[in-house]
Amino acid sequence: MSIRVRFAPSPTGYLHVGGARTALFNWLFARKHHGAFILRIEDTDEARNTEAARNAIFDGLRWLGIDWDEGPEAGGDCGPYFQSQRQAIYDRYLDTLTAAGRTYTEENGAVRFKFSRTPITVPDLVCGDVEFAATEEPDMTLRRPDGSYIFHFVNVVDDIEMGITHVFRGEDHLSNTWKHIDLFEAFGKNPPTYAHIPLILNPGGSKMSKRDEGAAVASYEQDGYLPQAVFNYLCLLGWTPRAETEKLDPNTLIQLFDTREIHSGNARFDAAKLKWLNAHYLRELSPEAMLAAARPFLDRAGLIIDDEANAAAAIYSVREKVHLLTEFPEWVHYFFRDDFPMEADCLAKLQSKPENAALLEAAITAFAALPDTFTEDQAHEALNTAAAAQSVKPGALMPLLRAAFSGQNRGPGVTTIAHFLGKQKVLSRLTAAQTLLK
RNA sequence: GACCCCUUCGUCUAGCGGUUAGGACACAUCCCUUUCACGGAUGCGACACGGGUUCGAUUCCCGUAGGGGUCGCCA
Repeated sequence: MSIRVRFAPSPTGYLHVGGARTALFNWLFARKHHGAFILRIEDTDEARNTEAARNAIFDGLRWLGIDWDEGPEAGGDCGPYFQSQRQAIYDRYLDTLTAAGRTYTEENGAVRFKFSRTPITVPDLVCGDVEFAATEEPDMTLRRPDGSYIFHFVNVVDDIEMGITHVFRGEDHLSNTWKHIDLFEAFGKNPPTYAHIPLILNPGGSKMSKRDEGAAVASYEQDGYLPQAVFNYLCLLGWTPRAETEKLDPNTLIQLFDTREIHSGNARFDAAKLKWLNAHYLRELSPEAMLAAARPFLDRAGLIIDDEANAAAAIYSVREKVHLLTEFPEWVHYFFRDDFPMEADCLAKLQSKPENAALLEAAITAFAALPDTFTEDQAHEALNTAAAAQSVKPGALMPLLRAAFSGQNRGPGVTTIAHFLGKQKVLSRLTAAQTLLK
């Protein structure tokens, strides 16, 4: 029998990071075993079923690179894949349950399921056999008075109808799974194989809620994370791939995925580690890809790009200093604008010694002698020339040039900056720096 | 309250009876670099507690404590 798994989110308006990780594990399992990954929208709650809420799910999954074989937009033989459109199927299933004498109707019209009230064991790939004593809970509601159905019922019916073989879901469902098994048995069906995966906790140690930073998948894009980093990091929460490194691409993750290695304890979300991973993924982008990724953030900072190639190269030059895409503007703004701020400690450096005036003057002379377009090597020669003229080491000149060029005391090498700036701006900025001297 | 899951450095974790308890992130120091980073090296730092079982427990069992979750006509 071929593997069939599903991710069955409810449209709540955003894709929760825990949901994304659940989708991820289902997806990895399906891909590993060449099975089918199905997306099913559990939108039985009419009020929440908005297009925006559905799109949040689709967008989030797509951003992460999780594709589905069956489901909305993908089609498939078991549709429709919106529970709101499957009423007739549920009615039919309810009839069989009623025919078997397993339901009863309340005065107000609600239909309840008669629990078998026997001990039920949940065999779980992660938690082992989890035993539940015969329940003393009230019988569970299957259908509301208005005819709409309850999660437990539709979830089980659809898993039967869609031929689901394995269910990876959050551990928060474990305590209810005996109800599902009770239903499967009432239908005369074998339940799927369950794997309840640990929850993702916030740094405080409780379940990630909407308010927690990083709870919404969409927020990662906003905050400057790369999807491949988030994808990778999410895999590390609740699972330890057997590999030399923790930085692993999707294909490798698929090969490595092994349910026996899934943890049973919850894990806290650690933004610092995600950031670290993100920095590594960022660095391996091509200059063009890096510019494309950074672009929205540069735009937002009001930086105008007129020379694509130069901009890409400039951004690439600070790749090892940036952890998040949001950090690019502060590292490269002076490449794109002349009215950049002069940081205080930078200004102090400029004004620190009386001989700085002569050093700047020598630099202007040396750079003025350069051709209109010059290489980084030529910039270096100009630097050496200026230093020699003043009988100082080139290193003594660097902080001054850096301050004049960028207004900050960090960044790429000064000759790199000079090269990207070009002769005109180099000279104008050195001249401007002279006016700041006292 | 009942039931379920869990418990190794601050965080994520390796460990599946005998280890100097390993790694990653974070942090600190040093090296590299006349910037900031990157990189390299070193350091800091953990088996929740109490009983068993055993020649020997981080590892197996029980209890306690702690954390998380579930008990809806939400999903």
